[in-house]
Amino acid sequence: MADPQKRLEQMIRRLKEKGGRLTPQRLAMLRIIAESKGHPSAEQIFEQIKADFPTTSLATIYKTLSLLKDLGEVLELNLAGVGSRFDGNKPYPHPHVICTKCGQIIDPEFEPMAGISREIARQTGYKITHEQLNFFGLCPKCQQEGQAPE
Amino acid sequence: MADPQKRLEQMIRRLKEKGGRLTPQRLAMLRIIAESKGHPSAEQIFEQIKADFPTTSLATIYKTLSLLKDLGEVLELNLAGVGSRFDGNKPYPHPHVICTKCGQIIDPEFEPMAGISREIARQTGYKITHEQLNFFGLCPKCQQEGQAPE
DNA sequence: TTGGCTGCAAATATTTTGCACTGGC
DNA sequence: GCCAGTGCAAAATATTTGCAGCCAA
Repeated sequence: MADPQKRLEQMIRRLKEKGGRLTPQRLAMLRIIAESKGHPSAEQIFEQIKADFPTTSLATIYKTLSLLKDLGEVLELNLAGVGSRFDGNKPYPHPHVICTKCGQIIDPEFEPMAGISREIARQTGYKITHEQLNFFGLCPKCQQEGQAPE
Repeated sequence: MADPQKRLEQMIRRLKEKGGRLTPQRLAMLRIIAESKGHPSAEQIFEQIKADFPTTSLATIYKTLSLLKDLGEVLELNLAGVGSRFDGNKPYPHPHVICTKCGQIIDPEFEPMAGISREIARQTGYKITHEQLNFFGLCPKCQQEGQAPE
């Protein structure tokens, strides 16, 4: 888990490096992303921003997310059905475990990814740039609810 | 690689088992899916169907794909950017290698998936139902083109 | 015969784009 | 002051839904 304050500073640094401007909206957005423990959607970030900047538009959220993606400061997860989610804590590919009932997403421990990618690259001749490893299922809570209905 | 003829028969059997009807459009669609070596999109299936049934609508394609998904006879791949692709040859989760330039998708050899899922389930407490393992990068052909521009 | 299937159009959902105005640097 | 960023609306995508007529079983 990255330190939110450090992540925020890192993102601001990268933004300025690239000649980007730090508007109040962006600062609020970077804070939200740096502090988010989960994997928020554009819509969720939008809702949070509106608390401070009620006139903010979703388009701005998308534009800034796209910029941060290009800077390598957020990771976009394309999940079936639920649209895109964004991870500002670990902006590099890593596995995810997704509950198909409640939508909860957690990061499991799993190291061997790099080695596997190398093996796949060797086998296929592809030059692998990034990978995606998702596990879908029921989280412990949703399993219980399934067994003991109301 | 499954035998297209056998896959077709299997799909028809499952369809009838569930009380579904085998319309000419569906038969054509099942053929295309059973014979497809690649991972066609709904749009691509649509284009092929139109050769035999020019009045077919995309909605029908989507409805039938959804049905086949429920029957477990096709696998839907949710790929970033390119929309959904469908695999009728191996309708169970397996890894994919995707070229981010030309869109080519291939199936690499990779066995340990089941074991990894079990380990993740143990570690997280989730009940894993299916997984997704995608590698993105440049296929050999696109790598060459990148090195020697026109 | 009849209810599932088809095809058309309209509705949804999500993300992107165009553009005039604004404000960070 | 310049130009990147913002916000609004419209456009572009991708997929789903409603429904009247049709046809496979």
